[in-house]
Amino acid sequence: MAQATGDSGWRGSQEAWLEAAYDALIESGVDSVKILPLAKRLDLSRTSFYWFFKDREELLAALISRWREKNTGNLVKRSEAYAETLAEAMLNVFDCWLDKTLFDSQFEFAVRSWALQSPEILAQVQAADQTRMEAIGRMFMRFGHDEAAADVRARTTYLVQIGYISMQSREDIALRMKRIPEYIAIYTGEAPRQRELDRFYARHGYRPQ
Amino acid sequence: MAQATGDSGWRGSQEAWLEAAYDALIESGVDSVKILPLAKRLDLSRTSFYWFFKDREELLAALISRWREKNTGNLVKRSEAYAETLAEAMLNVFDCWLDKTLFDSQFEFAVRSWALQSPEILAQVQAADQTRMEAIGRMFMRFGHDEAAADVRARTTYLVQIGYISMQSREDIALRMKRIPEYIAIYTGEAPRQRELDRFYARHGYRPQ
DNA sequence: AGCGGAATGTACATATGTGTCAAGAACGGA
DNA sequence: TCCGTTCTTGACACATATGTACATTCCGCT
Repeated sequence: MAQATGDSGWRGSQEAWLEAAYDALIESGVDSVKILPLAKRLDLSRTSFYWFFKDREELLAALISRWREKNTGNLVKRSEAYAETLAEAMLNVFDCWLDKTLFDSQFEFAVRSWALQSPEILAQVQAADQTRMEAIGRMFMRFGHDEAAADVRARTTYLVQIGYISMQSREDIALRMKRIPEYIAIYTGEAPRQRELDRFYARHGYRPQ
Repeated sequence: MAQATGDSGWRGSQEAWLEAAYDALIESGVDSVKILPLAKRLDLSRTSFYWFFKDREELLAALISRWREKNTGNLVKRSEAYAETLAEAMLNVFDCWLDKTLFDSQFEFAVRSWALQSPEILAQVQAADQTRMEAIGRMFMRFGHDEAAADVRARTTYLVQIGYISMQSREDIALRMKRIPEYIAIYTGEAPRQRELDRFYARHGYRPQ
């Protein structure tokens, strides 16, 4: 009756397989999420997999549902967080781009690549894009932009990030932080105040010099 | 002595295999670029492939070199084209986003996805990103922006487009055209003049109402 | 200690992919 | 027409993947 908890005892578990699948996915894409290699990594027999999952499809479904639950939810929440000014609101959204617990970029990229070979995944990605951009658009409208302007500004904000993810670059936090004020100015049309930036830097443990 | 020209005669050719590989790549990603399926599509024997290419690797190399030659070259050229104002220069770059002969978005996305599972491809994609962003950055500097501002504005311009590609959306030209003036305003900080827009619309056979 | 369900492993059947080789067909010029 | 070059193919050898059936081991509990 050990259930699916992290108890000791058996070597395998649904989570272990799922975790291995996640690792393979973000490292080399869906096509590398194969049972035989995962089994080797887990040092388990390949067929043991079938005790936890009906088949490979079920594993992939678990993977995609993990993605759906994580990335979209947090982004929508950050775009709705309290802010005095638009620049501050924008900085709230930027939390996602710097905090792996809020938004998993590698996961995001892997899922988008997956969409190329699966119409079902593509549909899910497109639904996520719409939900996210609409949430950011509402943020711009709260601060006085009309619908058309809010739409394009939301797209800009969101698409720059998706584009950034798609570059798969591994820049350090200091370099990325230096660009933040300029980005805020471009996206919102207004420069962030120093105390807004300071609050943002503090949240991310960054000390500018 | 027919060489590799488009002569009649034999059914297969290096181009035919490459074209089929290209189709497979943009439709479903690198992992679907497999000799057996391509052979079926071409209605040729699988092994006939090996007359034109040493192995699958050589085919993939041909594919990537095709991408390199097309997408980066045109983008750099458009960013260097003559313009009176920054807004006009920006519209020159936008030509790429609307004209398939200048920039192949599907190809671009497929190659970026491919980069997830191949360090060599990743290196090539990152080199292309840098070349392209630097070219756009120089454009901003020609119109008076300092290096830091030019860098972030170039990133914004370029990354929005890469992000857009990564959404794999199939919006019609009219909808995309409607957003253009707003994008120009955000990226450059200045609104495009009517006659600049008109020239741009005319280039792309678009008639606003 | 030993029972029973949870987890693992072995053997088998099958599918899909790569690449080599040598036999042969198709084409074009002398 | 016949001859060499260009292209095409089927047979073979091999690798890697999926999924099923059944036997076996492991663990916790009584």
